[in-house]
Amino acid sequence: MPLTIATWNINSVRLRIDTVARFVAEAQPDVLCLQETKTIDETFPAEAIEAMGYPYRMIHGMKGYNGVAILSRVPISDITTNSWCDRQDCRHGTVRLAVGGTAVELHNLYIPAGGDIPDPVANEKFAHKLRFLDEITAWFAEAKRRERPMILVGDLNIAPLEHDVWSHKQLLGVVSHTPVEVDRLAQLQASAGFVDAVRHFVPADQKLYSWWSYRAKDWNAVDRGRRLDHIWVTPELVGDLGGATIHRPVRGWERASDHVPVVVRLGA
DNA sequence: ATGGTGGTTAGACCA
Repeated sequence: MPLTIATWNINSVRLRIDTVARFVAEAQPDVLCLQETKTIDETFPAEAIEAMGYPYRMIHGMKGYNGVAILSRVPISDITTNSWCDRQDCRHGTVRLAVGGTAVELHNLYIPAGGDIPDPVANEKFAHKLRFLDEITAWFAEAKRRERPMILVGDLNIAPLEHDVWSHKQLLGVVSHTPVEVDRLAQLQASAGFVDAVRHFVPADQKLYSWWSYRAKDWNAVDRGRRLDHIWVTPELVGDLGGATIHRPVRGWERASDHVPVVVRLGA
């Protein structure tokens, strides 16, 4: 029986709880993974999300910044969180759930954005982004991590392919699409043989975005987007992939997040 | 080359 998993950088779950409800009513994902929840766990709107039909949850937040959550209609277990680069900054939460009877580890990640200057010497935020990628890549590469199938979702803050950005040439020097980041992301992907579940369905020569800046006058007309939000699966799950959708119209909703939900269906 | 918008939270900081 099919399972749909959504990932969405919500940019404040408290401010946009009604937007979450609207998306849930429309897309009915079984599992909803959020980033940038921007709240401590005590003030996470858990009751509202339960009322939407999500009784199971992993929440891992802090005051004002970052924060990840996994909200599920299906039971989850083995809830864990990880911190990287010696910071308790709430960017990684993991749960176990069943996909077609098989136990799968689901990782929800919010990778650091990296600041404006793509130079780790001049810009500590960019150095942090690269270090974060190196640490999680080494961790995912450990053999014991690869004993069971995995799904990795989140705002990875990197658009890896030429057509994951509106202009490859103009963004080669812009944080999120620089060769050094793209190379690091490829290493992370290779660490456990992850397959890009969205590009599995959309050819690499088609433009595909999940984020549009707030600063554009008319995001839809200008369409200078980037694909920063991803869903990856390990090879055992590739045969179960049933479809992928990037919910672009959500960007046009009232008081939208700058990211839209990305959804993958697993199972017939 | 610059500044453009938004969220958190009360002056910056982050995206």
